[in-house]
Amino acid sequence: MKIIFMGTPDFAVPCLKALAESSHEVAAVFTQPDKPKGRGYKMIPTPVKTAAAECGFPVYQPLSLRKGEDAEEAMKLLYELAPDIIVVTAYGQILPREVLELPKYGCINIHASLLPKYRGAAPINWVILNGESETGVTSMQMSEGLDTGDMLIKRSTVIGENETYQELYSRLSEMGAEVLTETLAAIENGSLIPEKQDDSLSCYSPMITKEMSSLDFSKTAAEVHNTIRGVTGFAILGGKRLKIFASMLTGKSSGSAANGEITDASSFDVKCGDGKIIRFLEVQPEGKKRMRVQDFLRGNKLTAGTILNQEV
RNA sequence: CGCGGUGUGGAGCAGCUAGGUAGCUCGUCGGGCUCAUAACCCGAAGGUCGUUGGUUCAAAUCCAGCCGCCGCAA
Repeated sequence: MKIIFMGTPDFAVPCLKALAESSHEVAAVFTQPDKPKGRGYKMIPTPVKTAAAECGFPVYQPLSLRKGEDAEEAMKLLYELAPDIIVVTAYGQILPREVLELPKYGCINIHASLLPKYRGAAPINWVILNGESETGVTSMQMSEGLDTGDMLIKRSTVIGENETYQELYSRLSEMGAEVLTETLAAIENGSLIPEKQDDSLSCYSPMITKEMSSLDFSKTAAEVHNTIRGVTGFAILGGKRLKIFASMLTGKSSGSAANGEITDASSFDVKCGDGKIIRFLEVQPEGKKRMRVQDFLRGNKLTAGTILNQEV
């Protein structure tokens, strides 16, 4: 089939690579425009753009598909290319009805959740924040609503107790590529049975904000743990930010310690709101690299009784 | 020119403000102890102090440039 691919972040790259290795023809790749990012506002190409360039696919980066000159040009191009299908994975733009209806097989989307749950922008973060034990990838026939299209193929996976969103993100992006391959094959041989989503079971996963990763030790240890896993937590120690990348629940508790108090300086255990103690496993001080707590403790002596998030 | 931190044996850090012997907690290697151990004891190897230049009798330390890594912000 003649395919146009639309995607932007790392998550979409395995899908694009799967297409590159398939027998399908990738006629064009759409991705979001480069934006000044990083220190010094350097222009950083999107991961999909980089991958597409490696594969030799033509790349287009319209500001919008809905309005403006870019949208008009993009529409013209889409008509000229006349794709059989458009594959969308984390593109970051809403496609107008005209685009959805343009290809013979319409547009399909790879979404990183078990629909109808966790529609929206940040499903991977939210399943972990909510402490779900299972998630997956769903392919769907796109419709005008946000992730409301009929489901095509669904695959689930178990979330590890200490699994972080980066780990899950990487697993699901690979799984997404497999689901995409299967979906395309099924479309070609007409074996798909689209399944409507039950809206009453749906829920949304809104975008993640920075404040969400600030750790609140008045919450339960499980909630703190889920925050660390889901959005990477940070706490204030000695007036500086300390990112927390990984943690585990110890199952122990402490009656006397304050919320956020370090109860064991030799392993960086911290007491939470329900009295339970969480253990940090991987941290990153400001200006330093990410490191295991064992390494951090060798050069940074902690004192039991220190309370996190307290301004000194 | 967005703000800021940082670069010291394999890891994490101290030393720099007041230039003058390379230090700490570990790891590694060898040996010892032990029924045994990630425990304990003894010993050893391992560093052009990111790089280039400057100041100086003398620079990890002071000055300037360059490179690398990272936090914030977008």
